[in-house]
Amino acid sequence: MLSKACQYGIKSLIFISANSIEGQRVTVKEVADAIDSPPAFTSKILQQLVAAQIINSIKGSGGGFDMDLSVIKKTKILHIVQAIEGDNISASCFLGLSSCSDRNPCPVHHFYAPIRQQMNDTLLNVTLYDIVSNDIQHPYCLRV
Amino acid sequence: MLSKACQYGIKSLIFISANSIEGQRVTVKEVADAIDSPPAFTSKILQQLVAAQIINSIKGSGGGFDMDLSVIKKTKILHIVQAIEGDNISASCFLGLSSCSDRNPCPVHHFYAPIRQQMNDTLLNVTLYDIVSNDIQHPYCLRV
DNA sequence: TTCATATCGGACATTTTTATCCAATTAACT
DNA sequence: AGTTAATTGGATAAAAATGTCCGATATGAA
Repeated sequence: MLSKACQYGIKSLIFISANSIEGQRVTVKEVADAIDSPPAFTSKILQQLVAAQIINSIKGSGGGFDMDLSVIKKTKILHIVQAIEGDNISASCFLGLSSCSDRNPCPVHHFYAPIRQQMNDTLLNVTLYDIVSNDIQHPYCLRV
Repeated sequence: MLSKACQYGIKSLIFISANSIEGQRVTVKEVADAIDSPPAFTSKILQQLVAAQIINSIKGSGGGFDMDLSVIKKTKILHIVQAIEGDNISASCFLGLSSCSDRNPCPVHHFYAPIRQQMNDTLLNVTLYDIVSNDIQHPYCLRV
């Protein structure tokens, strides 16, 4: 499963992107309230997303975070996971073996293959824009 | 992803079941050597599997662990995960929301649905016997 | 009976993940 | 200039996961 940090990150981006589409900039506090996460911890995660050039940060009074529409449209779930966890989860072996591959399969390799395939396809194809535009009714997509 | 404890548990069971089919009982040390895991930690995990009645333990000299063939044939991957992690990972929401469901979906719910479906199917259907009999060449299945 | 070899169980140690706090910096506004 | 509101970054704390140690217990065999 995803780490909490990663879940917070994805939730944050859904919230930020939905607001950015409406032309609204949001603060860490607003994000944390919206996604029900610890503010200081969330702040650290947003910093990682800034470093990964996924979101823009504006310091000082009236500042906060927002996203460019072009980035909302091209950022895949996989990019988010990589920005936060450093590596991608989807490609890895079910049993955690680094040597596992089609050529050198672990005992569950081919049972797990279809799942990994689905996972890779999804994480690599679904964008933030897909998520937000598909689900404008959901709380995370509410504007501030 | 699975916890290390869970990965060790599954690996252990593959090794123990493969040996049990050959009529061989194995010790913690042999298990830990075979799956490359810390012996004392592995011991704790085996205790959980004993408590869950998946493996048999025989104390004292000449003792060790083994499995009944009937259990090898009916134990699914899901049972192992539940025995070690307490709860199942496969049914849970991608974003970790406990309230998420088909009726009350999170923003990524329906993107993730096919993956969860595949995961559930696999964990609920694949048995230890399937794994071991499918992959008798793999190191984990080597006899002691 | 004694010895050797196992698991079992509890306490403890280490590492990683998650979470908090606070001072420094930045920028808008009056 | 001063105040206020925001991010940034560093230090620290707490919790969870992973890993270790050792004495107690059980059992087969000399």
